[in-house]
Amino acid sequence: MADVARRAGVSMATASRALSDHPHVAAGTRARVLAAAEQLSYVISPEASRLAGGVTGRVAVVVPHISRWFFATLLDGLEQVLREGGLDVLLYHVGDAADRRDFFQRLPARRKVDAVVVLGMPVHDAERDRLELMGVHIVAAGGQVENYPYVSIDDAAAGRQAVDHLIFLGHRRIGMIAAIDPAEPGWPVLPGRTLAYRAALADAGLPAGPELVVTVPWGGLSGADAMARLLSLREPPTAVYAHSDEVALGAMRTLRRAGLRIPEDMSVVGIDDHPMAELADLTTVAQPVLEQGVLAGRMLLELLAGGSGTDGATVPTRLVVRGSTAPPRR
Amino acid sequence: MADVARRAGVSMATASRALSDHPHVAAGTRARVLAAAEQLSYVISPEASRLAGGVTGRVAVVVPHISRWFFATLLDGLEQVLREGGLDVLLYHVGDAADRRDFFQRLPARRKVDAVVVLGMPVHDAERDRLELMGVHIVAAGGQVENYPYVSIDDAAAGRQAVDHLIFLGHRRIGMIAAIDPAEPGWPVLPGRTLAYRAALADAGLPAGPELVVTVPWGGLSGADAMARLLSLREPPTAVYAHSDEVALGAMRTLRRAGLRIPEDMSVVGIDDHPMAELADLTTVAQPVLEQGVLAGRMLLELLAGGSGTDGATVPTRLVVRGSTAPPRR
DNA sequence: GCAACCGCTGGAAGCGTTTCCGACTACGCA
DNA sequence: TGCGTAGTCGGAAACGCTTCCAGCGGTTGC
Repeated sequence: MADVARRAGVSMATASRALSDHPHVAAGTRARVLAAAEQLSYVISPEASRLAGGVTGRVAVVVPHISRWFFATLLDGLEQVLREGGLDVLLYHVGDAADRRDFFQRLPARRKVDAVVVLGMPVHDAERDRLELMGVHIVAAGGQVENYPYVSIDDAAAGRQAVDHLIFLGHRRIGMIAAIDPAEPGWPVLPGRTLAYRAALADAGLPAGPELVVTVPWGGLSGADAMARLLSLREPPTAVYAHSDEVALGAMRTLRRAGLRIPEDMSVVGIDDHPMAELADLTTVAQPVLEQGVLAGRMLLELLAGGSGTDGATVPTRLVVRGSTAPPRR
Repeated sequence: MADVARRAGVSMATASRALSDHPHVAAGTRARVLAAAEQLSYVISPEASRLAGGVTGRVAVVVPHISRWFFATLLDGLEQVLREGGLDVLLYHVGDAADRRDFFQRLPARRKVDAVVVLGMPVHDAERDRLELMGVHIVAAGGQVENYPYVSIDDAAAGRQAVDHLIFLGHRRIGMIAAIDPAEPGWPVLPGRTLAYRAALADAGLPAGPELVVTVPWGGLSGADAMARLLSLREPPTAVYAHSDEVALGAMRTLRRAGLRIPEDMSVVGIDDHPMAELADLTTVAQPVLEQGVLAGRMLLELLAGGSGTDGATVPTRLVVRGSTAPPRR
């Protein structure tokens, strides 16, 4: 910066002010400084800048299972907005519970970021307290979290759309493949999607035998296994509601291999509207994933700008009817 | 840190050395310093540390199309290794040509990182010159880039495995669906995969009519369109080689909708071994994606540790035969 | 027995900014 | 004409750490 100041014929103090857009700098002076910086292709040192009391300009994004479409797409939207807002994205992939503990243990103390965005997972109270204690903002996207700014879908409503669709088609015996996160054993994942199932059946006066619900770790192959289990029932369902499209796609493989036709012999509905759902003609409940990332980014920007921010936003889902659902044969 | 030093009864110099694991510190002294730090729950300020030390402890990762499985998985592997190596990942998503130009023009990562990893895309010469301006290490993964340490597959070999498989099964009329990056119009994407096709056909003395090759922007729906075009030929192929699994899956949808059976009426083979390939019973050429990210990470770590690093690594691919390929009917 | 040496430690000079505080200029007003 | 004031600008002190260099006592080599 000394070079820039010298070249512009001003002191370092003035150069600093000009570069960081402070008031009390004459327009002409500012222009000269910026020109000099440009010519020298000067870039400020974030370390020094932060050390001297500024902010880091960095945001930590915590994401589990980054290679999955849902999380990667969320990240896509978020990164876009934050980049436009002049913030850098520091990526933290917490694959399992240990990673997670590790992250919340050290990151806040390290003072590396101004804010944390948690993607697609709930945040425990203790973790939230820890973050707030360190004075960093926190925003969540893609997973229902309370007590602080978040953006997500209404899982119960989404599940309801899926199951109600099956009921409307005339199905009376509907199975559910519930997915749980293998990295968070015992953690109630997407309880809304499960509750929706029970509520919809109850409202329609349909039986909900426990044998109709299969719970498996998240994933396509798990979905395949789960479907096999449902097929092994004495009286299999005529339709299946899967917690996610990946799981549903797995279920479809089992059906295909068993020689059953979709939707004639079995209807299948998922949630998410994964790109593959379109290719597989899977009926699903679409949620705007990219948009959730974008919204979370905007929320954070507002928060960092001093705004109070909204409490949270729930984005709407919608049923997308494709070829995997139809009335039951009988 | 001054507090810690005082409490431990040493100077700041010694405290610094003890905390950063330097040699030339007596074991007892180190223990005392660490204990003091522990009691005061002291954490080092990364900014100050870096300002004084000269390194940032951060790595920029440049990735296009992050929501696609391939890139996200590459990132997954890379992040894992870098995090273990104590480095933070600064994510730069260059979605389209504009982003890309912007990135290389402004070099937003300048002064912020010790190294740059470019994932899954070739770097033009001009861009490379810009990168070198940053004066940091550069590593590429998942896309062949020369002049740099890189890790990728041999696209020509992979393509060869796919096409040779079809030829071996007895197919004489083989179509190709070539994918190009919509964000990089006119850029020769994956030329190896195209060359492999021509070479394999030539070696087997098979015709390679230009009508058998359809080039579309990357994506499942594009694959579906491409397949439709192949089916509209007076004499359609009996097998199709797609540049990627997503494209192949799209092609399969068209076949399914047309009432054609796979593999009886048409064999389909892809490249990548996308998780969905397994669910769709798609024969493909698998490439170790996560591993490429991991390897690139290790390479970088070695480079940063002062090692000379290897020039590059090519990881092997292997044919995975599933249910989408079989000998032609006639 | 003396010098060279070694392992450990402390003092202090940066690292590149931001920002407080004081100074200087040019003006408006009495 | 003299003085207060607003608008600018420069000097210099942090910010919290790393590391060079020198000093210290004690050990080794000849």
